[in-house]
Amino acid sequence: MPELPEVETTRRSLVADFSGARVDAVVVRDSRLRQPVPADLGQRLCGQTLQVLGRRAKYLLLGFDRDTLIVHLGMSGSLRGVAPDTPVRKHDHIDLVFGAAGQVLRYHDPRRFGLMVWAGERPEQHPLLGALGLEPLADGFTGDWLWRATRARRTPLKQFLMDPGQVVGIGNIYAAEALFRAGLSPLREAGKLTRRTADALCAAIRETLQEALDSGGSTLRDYVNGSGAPGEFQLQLRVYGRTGEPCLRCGTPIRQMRQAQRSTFWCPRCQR
DNA sequence: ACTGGATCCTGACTGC
DNA sequence: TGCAGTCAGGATCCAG
Repeated sequence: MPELPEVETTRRSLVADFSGARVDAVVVRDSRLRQPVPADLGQRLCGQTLQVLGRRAKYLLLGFDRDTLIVHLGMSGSLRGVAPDTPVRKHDHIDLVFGAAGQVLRYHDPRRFGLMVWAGERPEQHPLLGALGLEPLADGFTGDWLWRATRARRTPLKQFLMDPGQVVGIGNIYAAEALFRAGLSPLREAGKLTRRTADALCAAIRETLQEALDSGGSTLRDYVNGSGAPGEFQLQLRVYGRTGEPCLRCGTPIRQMRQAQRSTFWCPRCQR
């Protein structure tokens, strides 16, 4: 479900209510996520105060006094603050109860592709975080970097963009949107990017993600931020999910195909 | 090393 | 109504 804009929107919407708050209780209703939820989650977390609510790639990093918790929302996860008396819905797997704040941080994830694990002593060296690529909204992500990173790569551009070992945070929606904006075919061999086109693609990625962030992310089915509000960027999607509809630039019907087990949407005329 | 395919899981939707 | 098939914001593991 959530790509960088959704995860970052979630993070921002939780900061005010939860940073500086102390955990008083933890409820794990189902520990079967991508990896099992640590058995000592409650025992270790109770009494600790949330100091930092950070993000790396699509991972949320909850920095407590002595421990950092890594949370990933997978395809269908959401993390939101709710009042303590909020009825538990199906797939509400975990509650972190912040008593003094009068709030519960509730993790919901129907497909259970998400994750909640300890980061360990050196979070940046955790296996999940250690091999991650560049943050696309950070300064290091430039056309020059993109051009160099793609040299000799035969993989299609879209798959390169979705590889978290290269660039993080770009999922199926934003890869499609960025390639449309840059006028590049998702099938183009990554290694055939020209230096100039790499600049255009880099700019398109940044613009797409920033605009999505400004709109609070995209809600296609069930994404909500930490306050329970949906995103609005789905209203501004230019190709994703528009199969058969006219291209907004040239009117050619948008096509859909399958690429690495994922749907790809593109304009066969505008994107080369 | 790089690349593509299969896989984890539940729910919504389609077509018969 | 039921049932089978397909698809969904992700990432990892495996074989070639």
